[in-house]
Amino acid sequence: MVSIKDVAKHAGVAISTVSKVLNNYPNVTEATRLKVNQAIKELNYVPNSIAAALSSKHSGRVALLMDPMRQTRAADQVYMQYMLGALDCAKELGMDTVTVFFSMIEGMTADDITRYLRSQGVQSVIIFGLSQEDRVIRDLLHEEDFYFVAVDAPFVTDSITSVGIDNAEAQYEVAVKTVSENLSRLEPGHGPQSVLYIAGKGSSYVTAERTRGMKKAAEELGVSLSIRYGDFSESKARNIAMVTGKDKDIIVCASDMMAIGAMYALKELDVFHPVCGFDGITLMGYVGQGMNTVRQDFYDIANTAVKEAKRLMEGEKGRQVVMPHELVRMNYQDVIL
Amino acid sequence: MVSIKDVAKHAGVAISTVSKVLNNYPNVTEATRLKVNQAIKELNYVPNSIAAALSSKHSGRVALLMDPMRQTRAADQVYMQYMLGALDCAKELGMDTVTVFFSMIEGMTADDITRYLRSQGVQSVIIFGLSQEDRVIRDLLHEEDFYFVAVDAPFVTDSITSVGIDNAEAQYEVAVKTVSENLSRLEPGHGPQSVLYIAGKGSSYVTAERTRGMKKAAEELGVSLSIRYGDFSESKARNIAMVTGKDKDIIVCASDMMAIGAMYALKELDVFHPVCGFDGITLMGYVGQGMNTVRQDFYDIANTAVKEAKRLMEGEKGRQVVMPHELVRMNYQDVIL
DNA sequence: CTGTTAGCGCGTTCAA
DNA sequence: TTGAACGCGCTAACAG
Repeated sequence: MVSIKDVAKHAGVAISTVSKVLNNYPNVTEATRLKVNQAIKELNYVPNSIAAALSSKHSGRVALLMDPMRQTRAADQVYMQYMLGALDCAKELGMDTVTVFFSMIEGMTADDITRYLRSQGVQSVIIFGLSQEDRVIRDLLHEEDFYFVAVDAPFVTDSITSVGIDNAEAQYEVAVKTVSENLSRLEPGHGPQSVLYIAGKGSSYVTAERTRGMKKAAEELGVSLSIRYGDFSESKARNIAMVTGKDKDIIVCASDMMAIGAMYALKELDVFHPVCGFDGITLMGYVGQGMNTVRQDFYDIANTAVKEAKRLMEGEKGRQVVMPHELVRMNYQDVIL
Repeated sequence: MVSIKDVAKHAGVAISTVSKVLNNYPNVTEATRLKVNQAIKELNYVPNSIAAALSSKHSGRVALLMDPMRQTRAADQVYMQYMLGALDCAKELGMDTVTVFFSMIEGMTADDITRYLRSQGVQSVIIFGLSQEDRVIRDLLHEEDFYFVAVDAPFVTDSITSVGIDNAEAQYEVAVKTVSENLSRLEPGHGPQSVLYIAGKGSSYVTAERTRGMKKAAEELGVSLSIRYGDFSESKARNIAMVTGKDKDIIVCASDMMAIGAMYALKELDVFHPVCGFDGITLMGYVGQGMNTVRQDFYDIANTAVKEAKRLMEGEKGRQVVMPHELVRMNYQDVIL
């Protein structure tokens, strides 16, 4: 294995000089920089990130913390996009990553997790989809030793950056759109429309935000609104729609999976009402024939999260980053193209 | 950060003694072992795996190499299961992992990849879903410096272990089952049944195996068989079924996604024929109303792959591991329960 | 059986 | 601007 020593020898300089070139230190002559880079190329040298991490203390290592089991299985797509986005970006930026699923840290205290991450040389942590319940993770956020990027969670401090879409605005938009589209379907004299909103998990930040958006939409549109909590569960949403969906004009759901559950319920009840979702997963296209949904670009969000982690490690302070979203109509054609 | 030095001091022994206890060396008195473990517990010491990896050369680091983009997006579920299985098991066994997606090594030569993995301290590599096309990966397999576990690929040498189900047998079974179930639906005098087999990618190992199983089934059942290659693509399978599926009695597909494509084609043609798939992804349950499929436990396969990697690193020779499969019928009820 | 010592490959002072 | 020397936390000979 070719090491920094070989490069130094080959270039006729000292090891430390090579290191300086590698890490873009300012105090290196252009001439020697060229010499070193030349040697690096000729020897096909790739720095050993293990050694670098051990030696420097700002390893640039970032942990990706996620719980792909929590929601229904169709969340796979979301987390896969998260991972792709994060790993691609990290590779690009020369950062090492450690993937950590919740199942791996089950039963650990925040301190345990801190020690574990530390043992892996982790310097910053990206948390995907934290919910209020995660006491342990919330404790972890107070850990002074790490930088954090919280995806879809509202925390911002000097060492915590928050990344996500504007959930309230997005929910507002998709609700308004779906209701508007439905107006023409109503006979005159039908009276005000009624909307069933199947919200997510009561305790989660995104649920609060989306519910806020939904309420605003209902108010502006002058429609009556009933709210139920489906906990992001397909089957719970299905049951809710089964019981209270029949006499509603429209069902708005805080996740695609719940929209799918609601849709199947309506099918079983043998009635048709528009249903809209939130997320933009392809599964929507398979089961619904043209459902509105909010599309989040999870790949891009993860990308940004990694960049924000880097930014923190470079000494910048935490901030809030709002990612764009879009409204789409999913159907089978779109999915297989 | 509490290091091995602190533990040694606290226990009143030498650093190397602690190391020996940590790595289960034989030559340690039970008394000192206890002392050391006591100190470890009291200090909440967690070994720094970075330092261990740098120092020891058999880091136990395993790279997970996968291409979650290759197939259609519904492959997310498969790869997510792979990852969960692999990471859980690795954590359990105290092995570090590096997740590598193909997108990250795009354009690299086998040597480039070798250097990259080396720079990450990787000692063994698990390759998920290698196809004949991947010249680069196939070259990589000849690399002497790594141990390999190939999932769903037939390679076995002293340093390569192969893990996967018996594809021929599984395809045989699901074909026989589906054809048998369909027998009763035929009017007498219909003549021999005809089966359309939508195979995978011509160049892949699993495709060859599954096709072999299908041929055997057709022969034994006395049905006529047409074979087309859908390249594991939903839309290609859809087109194939569109053109040649109408007058067939049954369509057997080498993947669930192709089965879904075929099913949508039949729907569009407004005919019904049984379709069966292969993989056991939940999406099958959403779109088909009771489709047969072969179920592979991807979580378990990845679990085994990691254990096999460890086994190789412990000096054992490569071997072939055949995992069990099962036949299931997927429908919506099963999915949401 | 235990302790001393020399690296692993690199980042980082501090002199020169 | 460059280079020698030390140390990161740990493993692995070797010596005692």
